[in-house]
Amino acid sequence: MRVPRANSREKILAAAADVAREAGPGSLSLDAVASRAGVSKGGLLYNFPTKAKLMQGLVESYLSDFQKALDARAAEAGHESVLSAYIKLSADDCEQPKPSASWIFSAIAEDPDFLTPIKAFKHQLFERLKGETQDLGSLLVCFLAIEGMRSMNLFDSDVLSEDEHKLLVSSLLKIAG
Amino acid sequence: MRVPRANSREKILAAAADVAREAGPGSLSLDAVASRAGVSKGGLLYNFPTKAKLMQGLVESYLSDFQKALDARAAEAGHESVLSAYIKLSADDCEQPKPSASWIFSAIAEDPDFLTPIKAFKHQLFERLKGETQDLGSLLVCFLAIEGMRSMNLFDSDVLSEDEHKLLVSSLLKIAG
DNA sequence: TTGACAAGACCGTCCAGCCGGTACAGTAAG
DNA sequence: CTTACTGTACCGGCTGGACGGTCTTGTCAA
Repeated sequence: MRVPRANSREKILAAAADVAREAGPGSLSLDAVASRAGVSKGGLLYNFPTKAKLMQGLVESYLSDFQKALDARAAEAGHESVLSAYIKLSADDCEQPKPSASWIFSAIAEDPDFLTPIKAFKHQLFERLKGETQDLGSLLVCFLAIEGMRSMNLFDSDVLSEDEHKLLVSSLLKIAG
Repeated sequence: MRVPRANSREKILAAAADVAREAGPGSLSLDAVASRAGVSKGGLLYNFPTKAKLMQGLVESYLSDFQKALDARAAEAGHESVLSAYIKLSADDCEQPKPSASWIFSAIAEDPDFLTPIKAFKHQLFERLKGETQDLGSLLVCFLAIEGMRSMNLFDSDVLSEDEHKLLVSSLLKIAG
């Protein structure tokens, strides 16, 4: 029975992220992803001929989503700078108690080189931020603090209370100017 | 052939960290660790009856080393606060280009619960820092920025130049007061 | 001699990737 | 319209290899 067909690719990507988040990054097997996506293993391998390709797909869609979200925020009224847009976006991202990107650990285990595009992306973002700021010290502090926020969220080790989180964000926005 | 004596436990722990760093966290197998440590698989399993125990040993020795290093720094002259000791210690740790703790990724893949002691440790450290500061906002920014520094080092994605790194540290120390 | 410690062959499990099918859509000749 | 052919999307059993953990057999120090 052939269901008309939704875009299997995106369903698979979402399923992979779900599995990594819920069953742990070590349990991200092709079988688990396929069954979660409502697709057979053969179907999965049809879309992503190899596990590495699946990981790559995860990285790419993550990065492009992030780029889009950041641009959207930056275009909104009320942002004096890309930096403050970045701060607010990250603050919102980290409010979800669930890591949402723990598949990254699976990718690293598969091959650390999957980080390369992410590194490049961060570098580019940092350069962009440097271009619009006059106080490099403040930028560094903000940029790294955001990195810390994201890292804590990723490792699911939120030490901060909700109030502390808010205070942190407002402090960062003040530093960002 | 039995080599006279040497604390196999520590050799094994070091070997595991080396393997994870050099071959990638996904390649941390018992066989690899044993051969790297110059020990047979049986010998490895004698010291750590299970892979999980090995990971646990890694976490524990990491944490106790860190605790010792922090206490030593805090006891040194020239530190007004534990926070500044923590900043300087982390800055030094992150100057090594090599992650040194990528075994953490293997541990997470094995079982995310291995993070629990680390979370607890961080929470405790944070409470300790809160006890000696009067400006919570500044503490939050510093604490998270250090977290970001460590995270970048761990992911081997150092976006910062050496000068920027130094500027960051001095900015943090200034904020810490 | 005895027991702490180590060696490495071996076993069961798990998983990525492969392969031989199946269902269906489009096209086009008869 | 129908039959035959082609390409696309998907299915699921299989297998070979890797890995964690066990077991038997040493080996040295006391």
